[in-house]
Amino acid sequence: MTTRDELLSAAAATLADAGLSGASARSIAARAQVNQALIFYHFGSVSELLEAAVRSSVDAALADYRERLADVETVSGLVELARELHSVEKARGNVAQMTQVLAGAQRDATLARAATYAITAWRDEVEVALRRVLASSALRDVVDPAAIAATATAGFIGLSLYEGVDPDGAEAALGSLDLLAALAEVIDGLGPVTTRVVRSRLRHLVPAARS
Amino acid sequence: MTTRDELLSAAAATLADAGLSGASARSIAARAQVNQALIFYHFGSVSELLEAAVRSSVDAALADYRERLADVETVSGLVELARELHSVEKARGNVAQMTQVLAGAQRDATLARAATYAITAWRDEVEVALRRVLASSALRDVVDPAAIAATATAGFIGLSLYEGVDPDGAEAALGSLDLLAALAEVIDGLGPVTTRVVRSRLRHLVPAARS
DNA sequence: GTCTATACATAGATAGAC
DNA sequence: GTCTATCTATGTATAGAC
Repeated sequence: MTTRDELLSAAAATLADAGLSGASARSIAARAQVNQALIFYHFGSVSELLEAAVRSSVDAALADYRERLADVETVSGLVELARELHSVEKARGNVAQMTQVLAGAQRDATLARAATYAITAWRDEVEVALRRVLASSALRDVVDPAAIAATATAGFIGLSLYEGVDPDGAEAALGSLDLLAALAEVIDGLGPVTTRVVRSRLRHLVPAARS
Repeated sequence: MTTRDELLSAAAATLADAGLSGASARSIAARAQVNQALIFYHFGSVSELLEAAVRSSVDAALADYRERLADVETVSGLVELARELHSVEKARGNVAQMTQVLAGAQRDATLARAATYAITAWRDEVEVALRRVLASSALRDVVDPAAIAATATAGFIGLSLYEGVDPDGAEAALGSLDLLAALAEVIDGLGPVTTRVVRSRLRHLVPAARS
């Protein structure tokens, strides 16, 4: 591995387990076992290093899940995959990385670029899968896949932060996603007459609903 | 206002608009127009000041909404109130305060106490309202109010962070909550036969569902 | 309770030798 | 590309006068 790569991986690891405030040039360089000045030589600033690190973490994680996501056929399959993704990516530290960058993005323009990249990359990927899965659902032209993808992404972030503070609550919250998936399946299985009723009433109640 | 109170309010404001990294003893004291050393005299450390500030923000906000929350009778009313709460509390800076503390809580034990306090206070309050609202719903013994309260709280946090990065997506996500509320209403209006079917199928699909 | 002054650690960043 | 050395700013925290 080149020094540049060592720094990228040390930055990701430091961000994940020491948080944003602990991700200083010195601590990252120490972990990478290289000289602190090299961060500025290779990346210009600490924020820019963190940005690059987050981008490559996101790219790697997305590459890992792209196939799996493409295979999902049902809403409950999607929830199941989300559950696995959450626990795996959490163990890898990618989740912590993300929450720290998101929080820092509110004030640091460079981190904000990283956060935007990460969020939109995941949102877009989820949207594609959702669009496919919902195509055969009774709710197909009532729900907006883009909106649901944004909701899911935001929820994922929220859950990750929430988990650090109320682990039992976080587990319970994940359980309520199963319920939501089940609800979607039950609605799909109600038969053509009821389905039409549900769809027309929903469209009446939420005029903004679109495809 | 006493110096102590000036510091509390300056800490809250600084945390909200300069973030955790910008909430130093010096910047908070400058905003409060008092001497920096007084933070340590009154609170012991910056983290402890932030903790106290967050606690009083939460108490104040909860007091503001307790009545309104008690008046809500429907799921869509709850979503509507959540929307208002989000925009009002965001304008007040309480939302930013919360997200910063949550992010910092992952590594700082004092901030973690503040975060736990805030999260559980809101979750409990939401749970009570949800329990009341859901009591008359067809889904009453299928959904767990505590789980939904945790989901809502986590989602609120997530949305707030997400909003800083993808404002349009955040608005769309809020829209999908309207859909969810509408769905609950439609299900409630389906008539006794269909309702029984939905309930039994849901319980079959999600054995973990309880009251 | 409040102020001045200051100790001390650590941050980001750069210059210049190698 | 990498290292040593260093500048400068800013952070937390304390001592002691008022």
